[in-house]
Amino acid sequence: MDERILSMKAEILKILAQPTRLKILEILRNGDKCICDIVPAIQGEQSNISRHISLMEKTHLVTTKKEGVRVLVKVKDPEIFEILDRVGMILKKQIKEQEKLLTQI
Amino acid sequence: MDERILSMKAEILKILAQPTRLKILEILRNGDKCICDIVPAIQGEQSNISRHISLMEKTHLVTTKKEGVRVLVKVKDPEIFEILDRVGMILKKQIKEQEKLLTQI
DNA sequence: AGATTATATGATTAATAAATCATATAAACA
DNA sequence: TGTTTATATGATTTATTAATCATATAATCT
Repeated sequence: MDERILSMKAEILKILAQPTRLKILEILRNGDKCICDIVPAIQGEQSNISRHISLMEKTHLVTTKKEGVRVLVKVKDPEIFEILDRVGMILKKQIKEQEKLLTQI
Repeated sequence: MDERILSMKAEILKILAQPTRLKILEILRNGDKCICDIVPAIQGEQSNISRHISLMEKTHLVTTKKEGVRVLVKVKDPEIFEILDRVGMILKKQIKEQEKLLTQI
């Protein structure tokens, strides 16, 4: 596969690979939210969350729309959630395997 | 969602989010390979590739088996490829959208 | 035993990223 | 107009990571 495609794939994955951003995305599962709701929901620094959202916007994972003073954030492609769900499935399998090992102590 | 689960999900994604590791995984799509075949296939430094593989092993994305002098590498859970394919789909959509914008110049 | 082949690892360098504080902008309202 | 509320951004610190070189280990073969 073309180097450049692999790099672009890696970049998309890199954006997903960060706990704070995952938190934000999980909140956006239940529909669009303004930043002012996201900040208290995940109990993070306002400036930090602002940066994470603008990063996700630059990389086209979310879109934003100004509504008065507020900024409404929307996940661009719900396919992202299917990726996150599959990662969850892998994690589940890994943990189950750990459990199996535990029974052999 | 639990903080710890989000962190673990992020860790799995972080392992995937690296071009060299993606290259290695793409090679492993066609079945198990020894490191000695992977190194020339992706034209990388032997030590670098060795490190990437041992990292993927530690995080349970691949398993390894010694066969004489060689080390055979195997993807543990093919679900990984479905994740990579979905990332590819998102990328495709993003590029198509860019193309649409181009027609409006 | 010595040479060859395959892989691993210590040490170093350079690059990138997350979080935080302080401050700036900008819309809405009293 | 001045104040409050929502968001953005510059500067800094700390941590993490990828790559590379040199070298070590370890299995196989002559």
